[in-house]
Amino acid sequence: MTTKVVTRFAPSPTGFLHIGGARTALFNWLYAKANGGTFLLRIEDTDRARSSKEAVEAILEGLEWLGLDWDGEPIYQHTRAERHREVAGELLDKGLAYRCYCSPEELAAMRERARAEGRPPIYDGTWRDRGVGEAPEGVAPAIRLKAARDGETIIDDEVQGRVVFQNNVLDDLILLRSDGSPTYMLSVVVDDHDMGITHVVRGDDHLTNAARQSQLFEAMGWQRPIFAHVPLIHGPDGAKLSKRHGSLGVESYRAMGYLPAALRNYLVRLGWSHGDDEIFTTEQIIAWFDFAGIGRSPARFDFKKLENLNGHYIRENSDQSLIAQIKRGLGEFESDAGLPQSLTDGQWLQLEAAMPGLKERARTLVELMESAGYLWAKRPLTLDGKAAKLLDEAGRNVLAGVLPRLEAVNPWVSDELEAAVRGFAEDEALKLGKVAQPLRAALTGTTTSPGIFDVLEVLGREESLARVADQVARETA
RNA sequence: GCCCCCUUCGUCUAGUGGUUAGGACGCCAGAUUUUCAUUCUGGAAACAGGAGUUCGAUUCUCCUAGGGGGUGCCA
Repeated sequence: MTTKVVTRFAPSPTGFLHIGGARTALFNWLYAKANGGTFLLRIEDTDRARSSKEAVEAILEGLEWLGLDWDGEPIYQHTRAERHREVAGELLDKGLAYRCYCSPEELAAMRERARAEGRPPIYDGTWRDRGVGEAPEGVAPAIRLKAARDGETIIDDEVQGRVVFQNNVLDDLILLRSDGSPTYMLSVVVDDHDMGITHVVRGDDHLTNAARQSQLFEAMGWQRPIFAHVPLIHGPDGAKLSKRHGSLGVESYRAMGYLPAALRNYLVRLGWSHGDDEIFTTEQIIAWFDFAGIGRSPARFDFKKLENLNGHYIRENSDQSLIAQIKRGLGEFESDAGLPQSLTDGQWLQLEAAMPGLKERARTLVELMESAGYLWAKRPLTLDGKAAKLLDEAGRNVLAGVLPRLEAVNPWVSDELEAAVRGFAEDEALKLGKVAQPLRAALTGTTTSPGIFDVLEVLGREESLARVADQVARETA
């Protein structure tokens, strides 16, 4: 009985797509892909007050950017409220649910009492077996599931293993609020069933819910999906990931210059492993992903490792692909250096020409753009401290000496430029570095950059000579 | 309080009764080098603690400690 795999990602649109959600989505996507199944997207917006259109858009955009494409149209849970009420009604008719007239105050007192007596703080079933006749005047009831009080509910979880809950610690959960609106607990179960979800992959903060939902599935006589509760991602301090550390929206990672492929690789490796493998192509992840490889302990988010991985992916990417990704993100990149918001066609071409030297040195797209700053720096260049120090009188003398040699270079290409500069260094009995560093300072205003001959070539004859001349002229000024 | 889950280098992890406990990031040292990176070589670095079971436990069981999650008419 091999049924087709159907997974879903079901975020509630109360904020951006945070990194934990992204990983959950990734796992669902991977499992579906790995099994030739379907990956659905359901927006859990039953809490209308806390849901927003902006959040929905942020989530959709985040998934798209990460390359996690879903099948069909997203399903908005609030549009299915009628169906949810219908199921609650059915349960009521079958005697598997009942009306509860307790006030919030009574409920709070009930929990308080249980806690004080060391009992599980759950609803005590006050209205479980009372007739409608006893209902107080003018109080709208909530509808509760009549859950089993004895025995146990067992979840055979794909990652957590066999987890047993005693039914007496589980509530008679609320299906319909007193205003008639369906609760999350009812909605997920009905939707997962109606959508034909075969595998529910989500954070392990839902593990207890799985037991409750399991009872609901049972009450309706529906087959339960297979559960896989993956551990949450924690911050560097071991506590739950919050905005303080890494729990930013995925758009923040884009703004920091991370590549979707790198983030995917990092995220899948966080809590999941395939032997000693660290770097995977998307095809490999899909082929190798399984629940067995997911660990049961929470993992901490490590920016250092993400950066390293991202650097790897930047080096692996083609110049064209990097240009395309920079074009997409340029306006959103966050940098203290103040990156340009846009580039001219000519600058894009220069950037592409400089890309081989640039991508070797960057761990993020932002770093890459920061180090490309010399390309569009305006003459006369402002020198940073180290560069200024390098261009003391001695340094400027070297520049004055090498300038005529550069002027004589033709064609203006890296190899020819290197020959000219090396020739000058030899003639003057200088180590190459003694010439290259002042040149670098004059051409880029800094002491670090891609190979100096590449810099010269990319900058072009006119601009290069002018920048060097600027510094030489400073001597006499 | 009650329920559930977790615990191998700083971090992510491999390991499934017998290993010099492996890899990756980070860190340190060295090599290459026109700077910075890249690349390469080497190094330091871990089985939370205590009882069992066993000829033998990182691997199995129990307890303790620590961490996490849940405990809503939120999702």
